[in-house]
Formats: sequence, structure tokens, C-alpha cells
Amino acid sequence: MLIGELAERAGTSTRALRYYEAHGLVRPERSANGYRVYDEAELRVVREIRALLDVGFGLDDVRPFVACLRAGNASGDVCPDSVTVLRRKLAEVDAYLDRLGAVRRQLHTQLTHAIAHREEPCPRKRHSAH
Amino acid sequence: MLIGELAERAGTSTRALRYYEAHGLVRPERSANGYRVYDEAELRVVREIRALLDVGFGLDDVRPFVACLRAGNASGDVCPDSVTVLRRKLAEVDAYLDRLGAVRRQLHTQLTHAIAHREEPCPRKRHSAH
DNA sequence: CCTTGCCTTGACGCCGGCGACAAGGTTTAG
DNA sequence: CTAAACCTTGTCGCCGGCGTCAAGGCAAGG
Repeated sequence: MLIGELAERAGTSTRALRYYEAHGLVRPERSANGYRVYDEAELRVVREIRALLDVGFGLDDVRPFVACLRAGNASGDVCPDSVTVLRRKLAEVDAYLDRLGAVRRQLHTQLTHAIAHREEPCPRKRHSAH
Repeated sequence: MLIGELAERAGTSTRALRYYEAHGLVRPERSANGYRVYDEAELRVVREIRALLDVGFGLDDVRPFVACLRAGNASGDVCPDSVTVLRRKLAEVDAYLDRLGAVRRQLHTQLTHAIAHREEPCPRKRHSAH
């Protein structure tokens, strides 16, 4: 399987695949003419990478999962390093959720206050209590 | 008040202040020697900018709030344009919260599954079910 | 006079995951 | 023979909010 086919089958771009390779996540072989050649296992790996990236992981975070798959596991999640990353990421997400929740509450109160105090300095609109 | 003092009083850097100016958010006067000179009102403006940036707004989002303050309002939130931005940002935060919540749930299930199926391919640990 | 400590205008670096060229080689079909 | 459709490496761009020099001017104290 050449890079174009893999890209299409994995739902990504050839550029991305070369990028993953440059960062040591994928290792294709080379055919006589220098083309990258991938086997089916790499498809699985690339899908794992995509899934994790889509969830907000960085390439470094993804590494253990790829190694885990390469070690022959059916899931990239079961190895200790992967679990460690999963825990850490979960904690990060929780922290971020807290932050965002606080921001949400603040924006909400700011908004309600703003609507209550519409343009104070302007002359009163005609129907205040009507 | 010169730029250094304003930076310190507003809890930011001179670099940031020049950046805000370059993007039209702050307009200091100039003294004879070319130094930027700010009045007290600018301190209020810069604090507004900081507060909004810290909440995740971009500089473009901040603009209406600054204009609102400059228009003489006690709060930068009360003008219609500000309210519009507040609404939009609130919606964005809500959407992001949903996304993050979904991600959290997914990570959680992934993690629990991973812990349940610890290294399947390895030789059975001594106490399996039978 | 000289140093210190302000200030000025550039301009490049950063982070991350690629997109978008450029300039060329290979293989196949017509 | 040529065009099409793959592939290769390499390099710059992007987004945003600055940090961090670089090179120089101005004011005040010793």
C-alpha cells in the first residue's frame, strides 16, 4: 500500500503521514523506487493516531499507544505507559472543564448584568415599567 | 503615566501594551521626546482588555468593550456590540463544554476498559476466573 | 563625562499540526 | 512521445499573543 492509499483509507493526508513518520510514529518500508510502502498494520496505527489527535492529544502523547499496538496488543490502551497518559489527559480535561465552567458562569453573570443595565448613561427609554 | 508604570499597574508588560496599541485598542499620547503617555482612563481600559483576554477572548472580541468604555460607560459590557460578543462567546464556551464533556466520557471509558483488560497477550495471571 | 534606567522602533522566535507550494523522478495509458 | 497521476525531498506559511533580543535616544545623578 502506498502513501496515497493509506491516507485515503485512514481519512487523513499524505502530508500528515509524512509528518508522523518524521516524528517517529510510523515506519514504512521503501520500494526500489523510493516509494513508501505500508502494510495493513500501519493502517491500524494511523487510525489510532488520528483518533487520539482528534481527542486533543499531542503527538508525544500518542507515542505509547502506537508502541503498544506494535507490541502486538489488540488495543493501544492496555499498556502501562498508555494508561499513564490516559490518566494524565483525563486529569487535564477535568481541570480544563473546571476552568471553562468558571468562565461560563462569569460570562453568564456579566451578560445578565449587561442586559439589566442597558446603556445606563443614555436617556431612559420610554417604556421602563409601562 | 509612562508605559512602564502602566504595565506594572495593569499587571502586564510593556510589550503587550505596544501590541494592543498596534492593534488599535489603546491610544496613548506622546510627550515631546516621543514617549507614550497614558492617563488614568487607559488603566481602566487595559484592565478590561486583560480581564477579557484571560477569559479566552481574542483581541478582536475585546474591541467593542474598549469602545464602550471610551463612550463613557461605567462598564464595557453594556453596549449592544459588547452584548453581542458576550452572547457569541457564551455559546462558544457552551459548545466547547459539550465537546470536552464528550471527550471526558470517552477517555474515562477507555481508561476503565484498559485497566480491566491489562496486557491481555501476556501469560495469564495466576487467578483468572476458574 | 559616564553610567543607569527609562524609553523608542524593528524584527525574529515560539508552539503544533499540518497546508500549500516548488521542482523533480517514475510508471502507466494512449 | 506525451500527458496524467502517482511519488520524492525541502521550505515557507499559519494562527495569536506576546517574549526576547538588537540598536539606539533621552534624562538625571555621581
